[in-house]
Amino acid sequence: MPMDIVPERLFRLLADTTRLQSVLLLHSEGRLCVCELTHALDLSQPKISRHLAQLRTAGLLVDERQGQWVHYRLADDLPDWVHRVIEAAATHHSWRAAQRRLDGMPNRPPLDDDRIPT
Amino acid sequence: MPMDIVPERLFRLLADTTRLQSVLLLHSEGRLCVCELTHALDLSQPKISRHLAQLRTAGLLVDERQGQWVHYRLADDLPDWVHRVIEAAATHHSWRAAQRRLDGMPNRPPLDDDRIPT
DNA sequence: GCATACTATACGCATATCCGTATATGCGCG
DNA sequence: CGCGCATATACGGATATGCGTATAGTATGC
Repeated sequence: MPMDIVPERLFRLLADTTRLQSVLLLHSEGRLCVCELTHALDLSQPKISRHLAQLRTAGLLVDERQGQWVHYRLADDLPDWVHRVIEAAATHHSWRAAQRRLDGMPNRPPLDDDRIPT
Repeated sequence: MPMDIVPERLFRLLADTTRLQSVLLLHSEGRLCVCELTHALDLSQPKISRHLAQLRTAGLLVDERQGQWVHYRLADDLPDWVHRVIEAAATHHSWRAAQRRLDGMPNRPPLDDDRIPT
C-alpha cells in the first residue's frame, strides 16, 4: 500500500505543533521511540502517541516494535514533493530546543538494529 | 511589516481545500479578482472572500482594488521556504479543473494595470 | 440620488479537533 | 503468574473551524 497522500492532507497533518515537531525531529534524527519523542518535546505520552498514530495512519510514518519500545521513522516510499515540503519547513523552524532536550536525555533505549550502524 | 509566518501557520492555512486551491491558482495565474476565483473554484462569494481574508491577514496574499474589483496575488516578500512549499504542492495537486473553469469564464474583468503587459 | 455589480463581514449553527484523565494492551523478567 | 515499563486507545468536555444566509460597504453608470 503506497502513499497516496494529497497536499491538503499533508498540510493538515503538519498544521499541529506536536505533529510538526515530531516529523521534523524524525526527519533529522531518522528514528526515535515514543519515549524519546515524549522527552524531547516535553509532552505527555498519550498526547505524543495519539499524534504519532495519526501520522502513521496517513502513511507518513511507520512504526517498528523493538522489545518494549516502538520506534517511528518517516515512511520510505514518500513522494518527492512530501520530502520537499518537510525540508522547506525544516529550514525555518526553531525546533532546536527539542533536539537539545533529546541530546540531554538519560537512558535512551538501545538500537539493536541492523539499520543504523555505530 | 514583513512576513514572519511560521511553518505551522502556513500549513494550517493550506490545510483547507478552498485556501489551498486559491493559493495554487494565484501562484499559477499571478493575479485574480474575487469573482474569477469564485467562478474558477465554483464556490459562493462569501466563502471565497472569507478564506482570502484569512490568507491576507496572515500576510500570504495582498489585495489591490481596481475599480469595483479587488485583485489578489501572492505577497512578494514571501520567504523562500514558503515558495518551496507552494511549489511542492503545485507539482502534485489536481487543480486543473479550476484552471479550466477559469479559462472558460466569460466577462473576465480587464487589467488596466501597469504590471501585466498585453 | 438610485440601481447595480463586486466584495466584505456578522451571526448562528454543525462539526471537527485537541486535550487530560483513565484504562487497556504488549513485552520482559523473576 | 505477577509486576513494571512502554505504548495505545477510549471517553468527555472545551475550543476551533467552516459554512450558509443575511447584510453592510464600495465603486460605477444613469
